[in-house]
Amino acid sequence: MTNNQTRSDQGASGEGVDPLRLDLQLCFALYGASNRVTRLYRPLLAPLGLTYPQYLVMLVLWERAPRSVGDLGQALDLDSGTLTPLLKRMETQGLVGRARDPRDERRVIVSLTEKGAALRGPAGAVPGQLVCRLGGDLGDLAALRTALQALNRRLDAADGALP
Amino acid sequence: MTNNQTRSDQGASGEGVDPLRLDLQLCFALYGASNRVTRLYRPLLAPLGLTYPQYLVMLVLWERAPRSVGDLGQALDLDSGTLTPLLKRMETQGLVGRARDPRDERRVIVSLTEKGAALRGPAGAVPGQLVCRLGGDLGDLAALRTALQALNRRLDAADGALP
DNA sequence: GCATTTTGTATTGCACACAATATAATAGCT
DNA sequence: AGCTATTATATTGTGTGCAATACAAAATGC
Repeated sequence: MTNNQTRSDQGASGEGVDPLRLDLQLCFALYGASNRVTRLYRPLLAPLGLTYPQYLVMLVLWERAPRSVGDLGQALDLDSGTLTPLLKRMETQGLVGRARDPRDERRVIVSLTEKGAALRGPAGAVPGQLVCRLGGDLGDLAALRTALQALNRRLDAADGALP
Repeated sequence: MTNNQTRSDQGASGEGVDPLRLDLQLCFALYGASNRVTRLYRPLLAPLGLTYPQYLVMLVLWERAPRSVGDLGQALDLDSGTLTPLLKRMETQGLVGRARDPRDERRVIVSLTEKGAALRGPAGAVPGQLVCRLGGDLGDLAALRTALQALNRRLDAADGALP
């Protein structure tokens, strides 16, 4: 905190917005927010034996399982190079099962074990704890979510464009 | 894209906000946005020989250099375990210099080499390219920046609280 | 029926991110 | 001075994140 406020820091609205400084501040804010959230979740997830990305995988699986690796990757916006070792660690912990789809031997189907499904209960308390720690207004967070989802749509559109 | 819209997705405002689903959606949105931004920068920074975190380090150094490792870590919200190998790679590339502070031998001072300082010119075009790719309204981005900065202040406050 | 292309995962290599620990140097206290 | 506590960085180990590549199974073309 308390840095990159050199020069005058033109306001959030109006027409005199400098794209370069805005980009710089947005990069820092987004990058920092993501790291901070991961850090804040860490102590809450450690008792469950989960890292933050593993927690996100479980959230997706709790919504619907079993699913293929590719399906998971699409939901989480991660590729197989990231998911494969992550899922193997979760398999070692007995949270998920991995097996080839007999109907298409190229696919690997990820399923919830009983232990993995049972973890949903204790994990249900985590978001509450976090929101409690954060305090403040929930409306702010809802607005932020909406803004980030809009950004993500723009980022997806920008990704497949010129390359 | 086009996922996590299960069930009805209660709106951005109003009072019937479910903290659990909000948390879930916010996590996905923030995590995904951070990854997407890194991906989008990658091809723009590759010609400069920089990764995204290295680019952030250079942004900080272009604002003010030389600085100590701890100073950099505070500005970027990263610890030495992350910065040390990152800075060593940048030193190998000839972008920065690392030297002990003669006035306090515990400190390592990171300075810009001529090559590192010269990179500021070409790098100046990067934010413009990105904003161009993103398109749309700049006001949105300014509002998002402000919202993220507010979130970061809350996250910082929540971090040092109960542990 | 066989060769080619496409599709879905896995593997490998490199670069973060951080907790835990180690190391070394300054600062404080008596 | 001598001892202890604090401070600043480095090291180590684990876990992502992604590009590039490899590989195997299915779909397609002839």
